[in-house]
Amino acid sequence: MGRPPCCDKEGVKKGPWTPEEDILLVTYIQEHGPANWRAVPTNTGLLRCSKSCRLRWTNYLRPGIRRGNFTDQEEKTIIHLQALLGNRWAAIASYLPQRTDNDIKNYWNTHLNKKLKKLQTGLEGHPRDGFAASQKMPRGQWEKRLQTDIHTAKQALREALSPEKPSYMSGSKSSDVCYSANPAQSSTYASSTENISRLLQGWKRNPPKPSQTNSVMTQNSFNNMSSTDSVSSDQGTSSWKSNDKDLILPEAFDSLFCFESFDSSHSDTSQSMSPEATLFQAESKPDSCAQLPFSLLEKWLFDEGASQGKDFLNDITLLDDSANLF
DNA sequence: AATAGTACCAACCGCCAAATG
DNA sequence: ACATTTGGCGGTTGGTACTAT
Repeated sequence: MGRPPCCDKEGVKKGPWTPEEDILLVTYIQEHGPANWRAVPTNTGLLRCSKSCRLRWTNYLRPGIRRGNFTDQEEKTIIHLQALLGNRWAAIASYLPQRTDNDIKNYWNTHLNKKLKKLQTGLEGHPRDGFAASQKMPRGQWEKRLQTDIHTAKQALREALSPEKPSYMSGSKSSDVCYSANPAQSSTYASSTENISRLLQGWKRNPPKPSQTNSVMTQNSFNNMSSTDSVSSDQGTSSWKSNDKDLILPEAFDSLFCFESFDSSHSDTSQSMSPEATLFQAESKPDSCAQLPFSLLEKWLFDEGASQGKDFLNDITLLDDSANLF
């Protein structure tokens, strides 16, 4: 037989969490760390299933979560990554450690999707180029176009990965940088959980050693580490101050993902957020964030390329060459 | 002020791969 | 090797807040 069931299906509470439940959950995780969700309902007395506990923690209670309005930078990052990765919200969220996949997904569904549709219909009369227009191309033509764009992107990628030009590290204004050193400073943290966040202060000051039985770093563990580790280090923000002079020009991706309309009023930030810049922020982040393996990125790109056709494989493998520049 | 329509988002659902007994 | 559960993910929904009439 397999494992015992995590919780009885009967008597499991559903619906919104109460502050009392939140405190119970946070107190437990404060002591034991965010692991072994199966044991959480039993040990806390919560009438919730383990899944619900995990979800509540990862999407709402976990320290370092930033709530409230998305910045232009974040918006652009999401748009670019969505175009690159598709609806892989967890993957996208791994590049915005302060945002949850659920948050990003919601934001996409409620804001960005509509925005893009609007843009798409606006462009229908002028199918010059761009992602929206390319979707209307015949498949073969579209793939050809995409191949060309990937080739152009490769060059930008090489530049970005060049040691002489650590420009991919720049791009975020310190004010809206996603990797704020102290999440508690965020004024947008849900007011309804202020009591919880006070509890979390103690947890952050003295975080438990999570029992990392899994050698693979999951998104959540990555997020947890980045959020907690960064607390003790003020490199978090300072390392990510923008230096617009050294930016990689995103022309390659402007042609691949044509979002000029979003950038019109923020020309400086539009330049500062090429997909590489976004993607490699995580790579070049010090400490915990640098732990995001490059192979993961390769895999995503590889998968994306494979789904478009094997012709892209050659292009994608060139990413390996780029990686070797490290 | 009351009502209807819309937007937002927390939480649930179902599926899948990995883990485990 | 197999059966079963866990953990993780993306899609969807229901309740609530907000806005327009």
